[in-house]
Amino acid sequence: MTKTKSAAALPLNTIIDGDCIEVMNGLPEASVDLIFADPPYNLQLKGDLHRPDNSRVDAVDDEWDQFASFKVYDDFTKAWLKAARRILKPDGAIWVIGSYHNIFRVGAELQNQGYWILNDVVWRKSNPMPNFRGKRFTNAHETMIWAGRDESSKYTFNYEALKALNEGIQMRSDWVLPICTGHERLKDENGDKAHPTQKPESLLHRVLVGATNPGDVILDPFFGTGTTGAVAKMLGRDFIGIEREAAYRKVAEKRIAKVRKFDREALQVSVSKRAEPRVPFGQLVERGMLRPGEALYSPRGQVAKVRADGTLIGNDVKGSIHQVGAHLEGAPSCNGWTYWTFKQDGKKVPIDVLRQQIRSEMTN
Amino acid sequence: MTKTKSAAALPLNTIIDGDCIEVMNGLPEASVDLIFADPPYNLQLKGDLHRPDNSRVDAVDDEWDQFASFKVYDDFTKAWLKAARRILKPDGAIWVIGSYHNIFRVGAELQNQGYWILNDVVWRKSNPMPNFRGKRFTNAHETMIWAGRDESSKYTFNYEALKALNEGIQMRSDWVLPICTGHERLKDENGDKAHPTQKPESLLHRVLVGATNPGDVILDPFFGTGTTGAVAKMLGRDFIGIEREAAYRKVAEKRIAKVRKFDREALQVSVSKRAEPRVPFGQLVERGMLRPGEALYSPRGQVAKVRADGTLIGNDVKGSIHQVGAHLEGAPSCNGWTYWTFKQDGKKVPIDVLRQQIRSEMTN
DNA sequence: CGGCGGTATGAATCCGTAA
DNA sequence: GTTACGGATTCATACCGCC
Repeated sequence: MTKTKSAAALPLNTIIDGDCIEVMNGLPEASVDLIFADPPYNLQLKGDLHRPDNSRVDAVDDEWDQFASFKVYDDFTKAWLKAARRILKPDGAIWVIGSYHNIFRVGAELQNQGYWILNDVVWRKSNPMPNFRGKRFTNAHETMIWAGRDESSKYTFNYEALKALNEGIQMRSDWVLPICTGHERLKDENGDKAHPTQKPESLLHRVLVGATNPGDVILDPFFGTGTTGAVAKMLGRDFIGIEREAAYRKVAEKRIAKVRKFDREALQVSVSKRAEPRVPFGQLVERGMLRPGEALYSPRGQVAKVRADGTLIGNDVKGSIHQVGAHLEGAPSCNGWTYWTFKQDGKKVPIDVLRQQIRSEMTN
Repeated sequence: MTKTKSAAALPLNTIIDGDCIEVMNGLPEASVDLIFADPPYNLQLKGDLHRPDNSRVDAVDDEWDQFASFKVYDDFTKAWLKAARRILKPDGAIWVIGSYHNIFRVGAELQNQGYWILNDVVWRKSNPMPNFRGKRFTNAHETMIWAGRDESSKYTFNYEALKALNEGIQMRSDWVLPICTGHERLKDENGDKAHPTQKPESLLHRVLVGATNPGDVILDPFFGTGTTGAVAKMLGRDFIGIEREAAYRKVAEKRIAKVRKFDREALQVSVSKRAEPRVPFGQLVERGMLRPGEALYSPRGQVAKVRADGTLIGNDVKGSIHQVGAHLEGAPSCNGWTYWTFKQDGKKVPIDVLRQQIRSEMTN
């Protein structure tokens, strides 16, 4: 089977009924850009938990969350992570969220299978449930692991977009976001919460903006009430959900149907210079923006002359704009575009201005 | 508090030369109240890394952090965790700190050996090193795992002390503290950092106030430059350090010997006029800006003493800085921040000056 | 003495493409 | 596969020297 054929055959934007391991094993290999997984937590709660006023806490005690032992949980973890890795594209990545009950086992198995951890990201809850018994710290965070399929995976990371989300400061590995409450929290027919561990859309928004591009395929093997699908749809990504509980699928279907995709312009995010087209310095000479023999100036006033082939010649060294700059600074590397200036109407102007002119012509 | 025979034989308040596994195996079983461990992280760094200004990052490339494979690291982890568990008292507990490189393997092995995880605690660094290449999130936190020796261990948890340290709010599982820099950062004869990964005393302060009582025995198998020992001594706990590097032992000995000499220069302030997040008074204590036992002065010259949990004790009353101030004034309320002063170089300085210093670090 | 600007540095798995 | 090289990339804080 060819990759294109199978990729076209992906059940996009649907929720598949079944066990996630079996379903993933039935999907074509190397076909998914990102996996977001919120696996069962193996909470091992001993009996019921009560608040000081004796009201019962609605703990995570569903049948699917009971595992006899670490062994059973590890086998389960191995199996679904292996199935997930097979369907990931070579440059694909995975996010897994968990708590101290399960995240260490998940993280170790990720490493064992050859996934390459990129960050652990802490979701710091601004409004966590207190520890009612006063015997431990308020459990105020959960941990997400972000990992590439391989060490060599060229994973997607929208650095500039995340930086913009954070008011111009590089995004950190700890995210402060409130838990899912209020009208965002889905209810069943009885008015009870539809799912015990519904994640906030703000969390998925940050994950998907940061780690995917519009049109990417995102698979969620533990779809639940479909937060991943809802946010993927909003953001113009395709999703594949897998969920074996009919009640959750039903809620998710209804939820996602109501979601509207953001406008195309709203989906545009800041891009880094790295993603812009490369302009050889020689083009500036070819186009006559700089003439052979013209002088360029370093920040410290040193002079180099432009040669016809787009190299520079300084006092005792010649080479590219980067090489000569690095040599003058005694530095391992140098960005010649921002290092050198030329004289225009008597004022010194960075040569990067000329590159921007060419780039703006290219995108017209 | 009487000590058992085996505890009496312990080499208290000394730094033992040797491999931590062998040394621990030579100690009597069930004799230690708490273990704090900062094991090698197995960073697996490849080439050099440069900042955008071309300066080179001083990497952690020490011999002691080199492991050939996950298998080798896991064997090491198994061995020291096993030795640690044997010497823990039945109600003892362990803290282990790590990063995503190693913490998942440590956590899984803790669970495998029967330790019972109580919380994972995230140290959110207020001033982490950025991600210089813009390829990942700022690595802004480290993870600590707190676990009892057994599921049944009646571990020590000073809930009220921690709550007091946090100005009456239950302490959360995420702690914001700055990394160890400035005068607290120990230097060698050449003026270089004595240890590449020295932990801040504020971190150990919170761990030891929360998880031990005065007179408890705290063992640190990877003692390094002895932060655990220094804070233990400050807080009236006994410590046992194990360290195989002579250079680290030497620095640690010297450091701990003069622990009571409080470095007043840490009080130098730089007032910021930015946003004003809530700062618990306890942080001033944790961070060494005010010492437990230090005197605070009311406007009328009355004296109250600072306690390790961030409360004050006056002649006949104890409580928060606000409560004690209100009591002295016979007033319904009192702003302790502007009410109390401490002595710096013989002059009375409002404690609010210290709060401003912390705020300038928090608003990032 | 204070403010200001320049410099140093911290547990880091830190590039992408063309030849 | 490997090599070569263009060129993109940083935040909080401490300290020092200079007005």
